[in-house]
Amino acid sequence: MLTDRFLRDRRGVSLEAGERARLEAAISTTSTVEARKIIARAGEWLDQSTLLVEGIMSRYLDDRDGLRQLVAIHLPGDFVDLHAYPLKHLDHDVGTMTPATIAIVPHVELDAITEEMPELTRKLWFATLLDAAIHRAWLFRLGRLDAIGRVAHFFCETNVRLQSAGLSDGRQFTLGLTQADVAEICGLTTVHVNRVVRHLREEGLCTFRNGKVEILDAAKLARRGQFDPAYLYIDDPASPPLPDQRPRR
Amino acid sequence: MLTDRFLRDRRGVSLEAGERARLEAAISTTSTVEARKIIARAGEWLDQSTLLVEGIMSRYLDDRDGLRQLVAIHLPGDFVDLHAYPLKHLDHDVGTMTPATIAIVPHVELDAITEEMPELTRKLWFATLLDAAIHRAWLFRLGRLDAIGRVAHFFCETNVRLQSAGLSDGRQFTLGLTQADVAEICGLTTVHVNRVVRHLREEGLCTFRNGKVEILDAAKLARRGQFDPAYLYIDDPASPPLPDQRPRR
DNA sequence: GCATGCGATTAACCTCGATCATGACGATTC
DNA sequence: GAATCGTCATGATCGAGGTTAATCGCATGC
Repeated sequence: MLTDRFLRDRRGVSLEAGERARLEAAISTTSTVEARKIIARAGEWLDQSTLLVEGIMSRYLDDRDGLRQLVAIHLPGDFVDLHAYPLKHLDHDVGTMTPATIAIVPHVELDAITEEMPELTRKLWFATLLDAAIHRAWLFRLGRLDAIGRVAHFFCETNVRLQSAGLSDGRQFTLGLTQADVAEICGLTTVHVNRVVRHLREEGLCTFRNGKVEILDAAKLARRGQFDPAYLYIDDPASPPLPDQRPRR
Repeated sequence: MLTDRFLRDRRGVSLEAGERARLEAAISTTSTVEARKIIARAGEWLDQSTLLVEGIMSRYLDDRDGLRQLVAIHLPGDFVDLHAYPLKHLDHDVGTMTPATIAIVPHVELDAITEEMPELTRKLWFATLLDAAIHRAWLFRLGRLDAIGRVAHFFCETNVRLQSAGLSDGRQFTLGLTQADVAEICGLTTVHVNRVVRHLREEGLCTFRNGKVEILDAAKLARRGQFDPAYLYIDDPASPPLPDQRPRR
């Protein structure tokens, strides 16, 4: 199904069969989009949202000089601009990085879901908050890590996310991004990303060639990027147990 | 009312009287908290959320060395950790910056609201997505602006937000933050924040003394920080004295 | 009176990453 | 075949901002 990867293995909010069917029924059309195409522009009124089925998409802000800051990259299974449902206008552009397959969900369908299925509504809400949690990790990355740490953190994050989508074996994955894309994600120049990639390769942490990442030493890479996957809310029995179940104060 | 400032003057989602009353009724307790106190820790299970009535709060991530990256600051009227309702565990700490008055909303009350009032639910959802939009502006700030631009952008944003809460006249406001706090927000050192503040003062853009910001030239300040308030989704674009109101893209 | 402590300020030094430039390589298009 | 373009690679130079440390102003407390 088109929604198979949506909220897969997320802590406590994976969809019931009926919920998944309802969401699947909410899809109006499916289409393929070529690479580097804009799907929605900042400020535009939206009455539908986009579920990414295949390919890589991104959300970004442009500065005055046309330089671009990516604020999110999206992998198959992501509900790319579900937040447009409550917001109606976006504060950023949305576009494809690679050729992509997308499924369209009209907001009238989401109206119906929010009227009839509060539990599913909460799960959709959760999905948008997961994106916000990733925003926060990106803030940490830009605010507190140096160039090498930023790229290391990004590769770790993407590896875990792709793995939970069944698109990485944990050791290598194809991303289809260029060094310039990584620069726009990590707030660096392409020239410096190139040097960072070389450094990571020479230190035996990972390689990045032709849009393909190979992780050579996952532990070291995670340490270098101060990466802790808790913010991804993935349902992994191996992940560290959550502390302290009592209410605050 | 305690909820008076919540979603005030936000585009298309301000609360109806009945909705506000329902939210007000959902508050279980109110309390005051001293400055620099932690309200919720990362990873902790939460069954209630916090509405900020008075004072300044923040959300932040710590790095390995104890350095801190703020990911949000919250002003009166903000539903600080409403996202804990769907998420249940937070990926960051929540604390007060100044002495604060908070109202507690148990999640069981939010369960009832989501069952009975889909429209209000959508507005609560909107509120959490507004925080995400601010996260994105912060990503832009850290990724694409230099030190001076970051501080300028932060002051502009805070001015507009405080103004919509009725706590700034658009020219000056009291924030209660130190230069070290601004450093943790902008991904800089306190030493460099000090240099930036001096620069902004000498250029006649704004001053920052004893936690009080005075805006001397709003237009220049906004330009320097590439600040465009669209992402705050405020209802009346005319009221904040915002320069450089170029139509969005 | 003095001690203590926090925040703001400033100076000296140094490093990380930006900037500018150039070239190699492969994939197109003509 | 030549020409063009996108991506990757690498060197040289420079400046923004980090690091360290000392000083000052102003509270508060004894």
